[in-house]
Amino acid sequence: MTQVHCTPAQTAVLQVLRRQPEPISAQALYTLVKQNQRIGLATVYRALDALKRMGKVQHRVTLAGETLYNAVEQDHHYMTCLHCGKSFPLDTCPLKGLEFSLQHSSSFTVYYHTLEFFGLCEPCAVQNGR
Amino acid sequence: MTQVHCTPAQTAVLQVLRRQPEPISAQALYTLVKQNQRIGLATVYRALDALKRMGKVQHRVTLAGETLYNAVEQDHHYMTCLHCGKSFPLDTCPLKGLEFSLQHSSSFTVYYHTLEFFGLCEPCAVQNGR
DNA sequence: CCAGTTATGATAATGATTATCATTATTGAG
DNA sequence: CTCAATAATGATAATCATTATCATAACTGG
Repeated sequence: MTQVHCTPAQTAVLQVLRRQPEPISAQALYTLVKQNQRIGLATVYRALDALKRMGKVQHRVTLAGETLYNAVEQDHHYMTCLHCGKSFPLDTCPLKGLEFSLQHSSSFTVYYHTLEFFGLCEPCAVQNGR
Repeated sequence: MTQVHCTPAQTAVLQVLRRQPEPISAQALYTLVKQNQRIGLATVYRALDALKRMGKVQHRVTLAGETLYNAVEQDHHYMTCLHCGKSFPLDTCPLKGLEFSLQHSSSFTVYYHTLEFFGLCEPCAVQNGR
C-alpha cells in the first residue's frame, strides 16, 4: 500500500534534495544528509524510491549508469554529448505548455517526465571530422 | 577519432537490432546475434556504443537499471508505472513536428532524444487508494 | 609479405543498487 | 500508559549489468 505520510528519513532526504540546484546521485545525497543526522545508504535509496512513487522526486540516468534525482519542482532537461559525456542544460522544457491529457490515456496518472537530447557537442563534433 | 565505416560486428548488431519491434537489452541482443555468428558480449556493448555515437542507435534505461537499445528509425516513447514497473507505449512522440533548432544551441548536433513519462497505471493507482 | 594499428573474445573487475536480517521506532488496542 | 504487532532503519553481503584488461586475430598501408 502506497504510504501517505513521509517517514523522518524521507523528509530529511527530500529537504536536502530541494536545496540542490542540480540533480544529484543517491550516494552524494547520502553524504549530504549524513552531515546532519544518522542515516544509512540503503535508507536513502529507499526514501528516493518512495518519494518517486509519491510524485515528489524525479530521476534520470547518466551515460555512466548513475541515477540522478531532483525535486519535481525543478524540471531539468539536458542535451548530453555521446562523445565526452558532458550534459548541457536546456533553459526550457520543450513540452512546456503542451497539452497531453489526450496523449496520456485517461487511465494513467503522470507524475513527471524525463526528456533528454543526445548527440555531439561542438568541440567533440569538430574534433571528429565534422 | 569517430569512425565512419562500420565494423563487421557493428553491422551485424545493427542488422539484428533493426528487426526488433521493441527496444532490447544488450544481453538479449547478444543472444540473438550469436545465433548467426561468433561474437563476444563485450563486442556487442562496444558496437552499441559506437552505433550510438554514429546516431544510428538510441537508448533508454529501465527502472531496473537495464539499458535498452533500438534503431533510431523507430522512435519509441513510453509511460512507465513507478509501482509495477510496466511500460506502456505512446502511439506518437509528443515532440513530433515541433521545431527545436532554436532550442538546440546551434553548436549541438542532436542525434536522438529520450522521452518518458512516469506515474501510476490504472490498476496500481486503484490498488493504492486512488 | 610484413609492421603497425584496430577489432575482437574471454574473462576478471567494477560499482551502483538491492536484498537480507537483526535492531529500533512507531502505532493502536486494551 | 503498556505491550504486541508492524513498519522503518542501518550495516553489510549479494547481485548483476557494464567495463576494463589483455592476449589474439584481422586489417591496412607501404
